[in-house]
Amino acid sequence: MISRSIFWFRRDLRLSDNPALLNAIANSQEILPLFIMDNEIANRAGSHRRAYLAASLRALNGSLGGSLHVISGDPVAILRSLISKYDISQIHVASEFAPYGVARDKRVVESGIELIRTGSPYAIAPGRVVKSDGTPYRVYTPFFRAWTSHGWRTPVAAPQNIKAIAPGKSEQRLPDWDIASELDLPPAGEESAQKRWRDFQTNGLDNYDQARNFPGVDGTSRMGHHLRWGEIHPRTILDSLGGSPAHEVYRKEIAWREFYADVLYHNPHTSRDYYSKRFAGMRYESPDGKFLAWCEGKTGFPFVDAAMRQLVETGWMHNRLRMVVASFLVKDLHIEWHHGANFFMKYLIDNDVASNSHGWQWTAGCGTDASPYFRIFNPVEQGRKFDPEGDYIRKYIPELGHLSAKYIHEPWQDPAGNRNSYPDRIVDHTVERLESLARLAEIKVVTPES
DNA sequence: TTTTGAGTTGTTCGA
DNA sequence: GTCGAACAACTCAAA
Repeated sequence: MISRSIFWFRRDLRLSDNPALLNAIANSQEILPLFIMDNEIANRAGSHRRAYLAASLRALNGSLGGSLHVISGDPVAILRSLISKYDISQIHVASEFAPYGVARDKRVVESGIELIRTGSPYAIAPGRVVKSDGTPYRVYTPFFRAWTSHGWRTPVAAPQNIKAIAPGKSEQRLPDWDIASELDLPPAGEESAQKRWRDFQTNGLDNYDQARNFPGVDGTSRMGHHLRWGEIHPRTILDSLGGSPAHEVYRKEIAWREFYADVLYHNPHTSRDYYSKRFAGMRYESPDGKFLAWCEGKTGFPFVDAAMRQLVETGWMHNRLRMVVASFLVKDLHIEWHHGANFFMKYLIDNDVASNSHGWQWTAGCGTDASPYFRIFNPVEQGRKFDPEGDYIRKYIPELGHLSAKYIHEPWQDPAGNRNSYPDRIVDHTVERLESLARLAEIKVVTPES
């Protein structure tokens, strides 16, 4: 009798450096490659996210010779049905650590379906890097040191031959969501991920520490969406890094992803709630018209608006601008971080709940290892410093294209006064900065006099 | 055991 | 123009 295993793809849409897949192949004669489109993914994702996932699944299906089963619905019901239909003996997966995946897998296991877990989407699985007393780190730099000295497996090759079960007619409904080409998304899939990484190694990595700060320059790796869906494993990336300062800065970015996954694993409620609870008691504004202006890129601050338009148009935003627009929402508009985080999650093709929630909480000042309370980004100065000529602004705000570098960061200062349809500032940064500091002072921890 | 210094991404103010 | 100080509270690890 033939032994058959399901390999359930979740955040690991690749064949190479996939130990869980190798384990499945080693333990069975035939593999049923499966992706389950559950409601959580289908309902919460915006068009860019859905299109990117669809493209990635198509690529994976291609490298599996057309054998990827893509089925929409409840994971428990789908797995049960496949187990009985194909006489499946094992189900192999890579472990998941974010709240949704943990809860889903728990439900599957509690329904009586055994999951054989091998590996994770991280170089070191969340929960493994701990302090000498066994408790998790709350500060990045000590975590980074411990994480580095912990070490990780070297990458493994893709399987040579996969004997896969072909899907039945109803078992391959590749999502007919908006196609990626219409949205001008970056190419998806394992091959594209590896190509992008090679290109970045050749053209960007050695200058990464400098160039990554300038949104008008293609200085970042653009690996986030590939890592999000596991089209490449972080081990593969780490394995090709050297010891130069630029490489070290990049390694630290990978470590931030692992740190926040670890923090969220230990504190699952912080995907939505304040890590530092006293911030829940701060005075905030409700997300009204000013929130809408922020979403639409109509705050009147060109650097902020360019970034928000980049997000909505392309499904991606440059890292520096993520901090600038987050600081603006939280500290200039006094709106709670989770409104911004939800908006990011809808649009970002590299949406990662751990990095997103904790990135936002870092800026808001309420997270682990948070940004100091006084670190309030000035949207004009940030623009002058990191987009000195205004190239980035002009790219996404064409109605300001005629302004010179002198006025493009502060169009309201332009004596000619020609702003086309571009809006007035919705707030005065100097005023709102002080307001923010005042509100923070209200939740200051009172230390008893000694 | 206690103390000390450092800690991703900044800004303002006054000299 | 440049430059240093100041702007909490807390965690962690080295001294």
